[in-house]
Amino acid sequence: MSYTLTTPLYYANDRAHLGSTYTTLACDAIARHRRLRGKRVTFITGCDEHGQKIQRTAEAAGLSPQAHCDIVSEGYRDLWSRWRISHDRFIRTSDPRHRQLVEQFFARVEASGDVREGRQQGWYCVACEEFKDDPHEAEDPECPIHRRPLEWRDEVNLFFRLSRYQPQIEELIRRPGFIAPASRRREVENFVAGGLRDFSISRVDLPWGIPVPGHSGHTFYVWFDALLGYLTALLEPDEPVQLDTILERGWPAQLHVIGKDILRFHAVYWPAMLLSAGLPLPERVFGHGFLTREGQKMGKSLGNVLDPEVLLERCGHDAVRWYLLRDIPFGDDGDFQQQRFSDLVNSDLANTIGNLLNRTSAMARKWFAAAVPPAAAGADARHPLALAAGQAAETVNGALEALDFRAAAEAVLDLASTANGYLNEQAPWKAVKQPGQEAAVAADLYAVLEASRWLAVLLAPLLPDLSARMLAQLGLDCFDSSPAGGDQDGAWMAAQHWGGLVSGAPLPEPQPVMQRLELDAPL
RNA sequence: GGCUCGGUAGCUCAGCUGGUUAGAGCGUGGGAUUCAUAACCCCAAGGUCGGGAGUUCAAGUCUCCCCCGAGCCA
Repeated sequence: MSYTLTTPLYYANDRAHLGSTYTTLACDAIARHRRLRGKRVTFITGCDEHGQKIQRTAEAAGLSPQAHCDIVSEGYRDLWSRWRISHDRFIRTSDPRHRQLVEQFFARVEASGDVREGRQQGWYCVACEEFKDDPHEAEDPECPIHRRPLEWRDEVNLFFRLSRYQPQIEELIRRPGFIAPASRRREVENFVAGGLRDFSISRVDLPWGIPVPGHSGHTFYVWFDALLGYLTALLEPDEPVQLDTILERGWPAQLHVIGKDILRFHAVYWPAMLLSAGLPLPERVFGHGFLTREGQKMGKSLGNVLDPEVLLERCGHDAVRWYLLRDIPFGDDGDFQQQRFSDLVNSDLANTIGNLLNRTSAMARKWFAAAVPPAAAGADARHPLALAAGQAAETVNGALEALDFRAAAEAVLDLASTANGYLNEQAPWKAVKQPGQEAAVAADLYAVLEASRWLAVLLAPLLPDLSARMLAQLGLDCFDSSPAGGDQDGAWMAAQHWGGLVSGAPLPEPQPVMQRLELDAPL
């Protein structure tokens, strides 16, 4: 069973920001979860590198577009590697192999009769790479998004006959689950209901782009070639570029995760292009929301941009992943609040989860020769904590299948609270002082340690680092959800079995698995 | 201007087809405890459910109007 998912191919105009990091982290959690469940995953990310905007940015920096893109895409690569993103592929649309694929794809679209010439006149925003609807006679119109002057264009372009695909697209977006979250569907429906218009797929006099075969002077419109990056990415790096090969390499994708702003490209234009080329359609397009900071839009002009590098350095993988995945309903807009960030990380991760493991392991070591205590009734599958753990696992798995990170995180937290409560009720630190209670104390500690093991197991897709540290604290190996390792042997699923801890196994000296966050200055 | 989605405790949000004193977590205050990362556990305070009108025996939950925020389209 194979599972292909993609982040957007990030536009190589500028360095990565927190928004792309958020998207990528979310995809990483999904990819890891699917791998842990035994699926063969192809997790694709990369950079979209063509277009006039990049050409101009490069010029302004005194660089060739290629050199500029080399730097920016290397920045992304580096950032993802430091965030330990587990992508299988990193595609760059300036890769010569990509050009070959685009040419093949275009040939099919042209053979389908879906390419025509047309004159395109209007006001153009270079930042959006889009024609705007401002009237011809408008004077000095501005792009409402970028607040930059629009440029008048009058050119003969190639058009893709999107209008021919009206019925198919209507049917597609009606399909439950194709557009997610469901709340975004209506927006696309309205757009489609307004009637699909052919859209331009080439530009003239734009050297930084892929030349359109047979139409000299034309290069492909960035969006046309960018979307095709998902396909190029699937090919093995050393195999010949053959469009049909993708069908054996994981196409169609199960999931495109994108920002809500580019939903239309992915839910309307992209499927139509694929139909035209005779290729199957992706299963789902998920448009997530945007992040603000303390209620304000992040932007250079406001000077309130949260730099993912800084965040990583000062707070670490687990804290940031936890906050973003646990506190922001995936799909909705979210607000990054520093106070809440550290409150949640400290309360959930350090106090509730980390301290549970720490206190339990300290007791076990102290009273049971630095080892996992004799299990006895603690290993019984009907133990209250066993039931709670089973419940939590079911919720986590279901929630992650549904891309509901928040519900998954809450289920983990619930289990930790239950275990903490259990410990306080049983109060082994009192019982241990009474004669004849040793077996009961051992069973209780075993059960709580086992519950902690489950916490670590269930956290593996969400917070692989913390999961690994917890498992190490329990004297266990961590799970490999990386592209290389994968988890074909089902170790993760197998670990979801009550009684996995072996009595008598040595417990390492406890060290806090999660440091509290003390943020004295603003991030 | 048209349409869509939101506006529920300081913060993030639950509240299904209208029905007992509006819920959870975090934060705050108090208590208990000492195994533990000033952690865990228990308790409490805090809301005229954006505003107004209406329907109903009964509305956070339905209808209309208005205000605020986000977005799509024009």
